Amino acid sequence: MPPPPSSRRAPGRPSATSHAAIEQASFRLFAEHGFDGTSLDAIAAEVGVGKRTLFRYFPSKNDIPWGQFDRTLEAFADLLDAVPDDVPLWEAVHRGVLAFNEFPPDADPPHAERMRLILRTPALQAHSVLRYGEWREVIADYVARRTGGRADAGLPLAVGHVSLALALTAYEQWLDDTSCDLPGLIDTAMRELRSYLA
Amino acid sequence: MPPPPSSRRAPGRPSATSHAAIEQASFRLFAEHGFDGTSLDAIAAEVGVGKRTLFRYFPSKNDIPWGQFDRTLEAFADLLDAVPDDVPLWEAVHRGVLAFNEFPPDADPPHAERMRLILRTPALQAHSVLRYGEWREVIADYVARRTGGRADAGLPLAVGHVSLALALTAYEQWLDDTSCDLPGLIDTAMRELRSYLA
DNA sequence: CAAAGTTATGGCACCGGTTGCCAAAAGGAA
DNA sequence: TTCCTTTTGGCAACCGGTGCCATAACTTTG
Repeated sequence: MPPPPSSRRAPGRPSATSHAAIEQASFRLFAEHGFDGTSLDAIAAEVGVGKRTLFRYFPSKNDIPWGQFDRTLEAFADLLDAVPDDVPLWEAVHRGVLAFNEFPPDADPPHAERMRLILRTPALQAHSVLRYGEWREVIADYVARRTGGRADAGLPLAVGHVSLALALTAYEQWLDDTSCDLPGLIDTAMRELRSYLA
Repeated sequence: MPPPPSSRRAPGRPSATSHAAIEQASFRLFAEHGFDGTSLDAIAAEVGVGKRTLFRYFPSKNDIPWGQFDRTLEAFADLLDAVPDDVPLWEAVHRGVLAFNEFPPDADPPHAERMRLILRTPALQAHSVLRYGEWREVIADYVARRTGGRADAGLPLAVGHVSLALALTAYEQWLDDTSCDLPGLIDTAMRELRSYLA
């Protein structure tokens, strides 16, 4: 019986490491010395690889804590598409955002640690906007599709921004007490916003 | 008649430049070579000063386009305080944000050029979140004062985030056509949000 | 088994932003 | 003139990031 095609090794020199290995080694060092206190040389040494090689796995040091965010975004788009079309627009978006933030409690590195790092390290806070921009785009595309307009029109842009605003509000509170229910906090923020504007 | 005390020269070596001079020289170079294409050495040369000295006026290259943002924030707080207390909270914040974005059309460097640089240069987009954070804090403090709660409670955080969201939405549209009325765009975004959530 | 082809590694030099350190410049005051 | 105060600016060093290229480590082919 021949081995399945996926088990045939690719030609060429085999990889010396992986995204996951770099991520885990990095989080170990970040926990010990902080993000700024951890140099790329230190990470490279911990992984047992040349510094030059790190840049073939992550485009920058700032991207390491984000892991494989592009794949996460695809899942988000699917969650939005799964909401029935007869749900009012604002509620559909809201449901999608809630679902996106229900994650398995066994992520590695743990979700709370990762988000604390990202949201409380100035250099990473700054870098995040680029990622947030992609996230907002997913929402803007969805809103544009539902309203039949363009994704760069006022409403899609605004909904993307406001949805992000609510999520960030909830995350800030959640980091103060990670035993809270994150989707619950988002839901509360949405309720508060609606009564604030009423 | 003695000269007013403010005109007496301070002791010590006089300054070789100023925030304004650095800002203007920088914008000249940014316009010509772009932000990333302008090195600090080039700016220092244009100003006629040592590179080391630039860091005594601005904490980083990214801060140059922002100018004196701390003073701007004080003005923003005053604008919010000037709104009568009997105006509903959401409308008070909204009026404050609108007033903040009515600026004289003769700013130097021009407001549109500055904002285009900040909002369309990735490195500056990223850096901006730190400034936005201070801006949101002004709003959160105001909301907390009006509601008699803490600034890190849900509503103040959410209002800060959402106000920023609307402003950024408007700026994105304004940059596409700077002949538009910026406060008008913010107002429209607010109206759209209210009908979206209704 | 040897040669050829493929792919990843990692060392090196280099750039640009940033910081600490310190000597020197440039003014006022005694 | 001397002292005090403040700013300047040069220098070395660190760190993140990039281009270049030789080489290691495999697979495939002959």
